[in-house]
Amino acid sequence: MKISTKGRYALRVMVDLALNDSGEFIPLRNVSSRQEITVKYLEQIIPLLSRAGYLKSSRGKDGGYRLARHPKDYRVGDILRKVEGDLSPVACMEDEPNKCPRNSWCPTLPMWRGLNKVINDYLDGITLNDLVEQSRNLAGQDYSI
Amino acid sequence: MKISTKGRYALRVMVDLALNDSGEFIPLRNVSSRQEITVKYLEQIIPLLSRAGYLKSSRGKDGGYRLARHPKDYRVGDILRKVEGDLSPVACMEDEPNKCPRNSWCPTLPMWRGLNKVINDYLDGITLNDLVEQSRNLAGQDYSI
DNA sequence: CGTATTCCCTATTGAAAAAGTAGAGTTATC
DNA sequence: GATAACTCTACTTTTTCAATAGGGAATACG
Repeated sequence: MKISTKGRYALRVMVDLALNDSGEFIPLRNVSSRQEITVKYLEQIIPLLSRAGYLKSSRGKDGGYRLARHPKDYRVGDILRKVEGDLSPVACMEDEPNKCPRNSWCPTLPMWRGLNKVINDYLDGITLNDLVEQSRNLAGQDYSI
Repeated sequence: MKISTKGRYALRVMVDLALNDSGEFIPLRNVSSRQEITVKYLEQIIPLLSRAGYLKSSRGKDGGYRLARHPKDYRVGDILRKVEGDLSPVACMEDEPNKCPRNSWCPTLPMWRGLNKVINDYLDGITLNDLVEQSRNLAGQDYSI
């Protein structure tokens, strides 16, 4: 019952790119050192977001990544689904329509559907911008000590 | 991001024991054939619920398991936590207090806390009896076709 | 040009967790 | 004492996760 490092790292990267957005491309090397995640592992995660159109990328010198939209136009749920696959909490709900032979009379299925909904609704109700502001507020608290 | 078979099976077993409750002990063999889960695997899952006081057990002939309380006095969340361990959606929230070196300034931690809460609140808001009634309603629907 | 820098793609490895099996032991009943 | 059941622990197999590795392709710049 866990979101993997891919999902967690993807969000951290998106926040990092938002906080450090100057309009220029930001090389993975920089994200890597700030977030303490190897470039090699990031190279496996970030293209998933890039292919989805969530990031703009540029190769070669002065290349790197930047956000394709304003942070408020990303839902956390969307980002996670791109790197994690679906967010359903049970294997028996991955397929639509449901393939479980018990599905028509399973006493627990409606409950799983409900859980799936509260999870997805919650994550779709938070934007990348919410996380960025959270981050700015935390930084502010440190300064004001 | 998945509840394992242990959690899913545990709930099915609890519903099974509720539906077939006659006051007698029900041997695993019977649960096994109805639920199509091997006795050997059930022998690994059910004792977790038995030790927690959720089930009464008896050995020997005419032995087996039965519910220790009324179905409305079990919360789905409690049953799942007994067999799954904690239900937190990210590894960085398993320990209380939080052990992550970034926890004081992590921009995503509050969001994970919120997700943890909606998941646990949802599952603690459903009782075993809700699942049992669900099951009876589904059976009723079949009859009324 | 050509070289350095950067993203891009796929394969492989190692570790951990999940899923299930096996077998010996204990208790209760008849 | 034989049988039916739970109990406990160890083991095996499969799958997933996490990370590493290495070569390839594009871009800027001198």
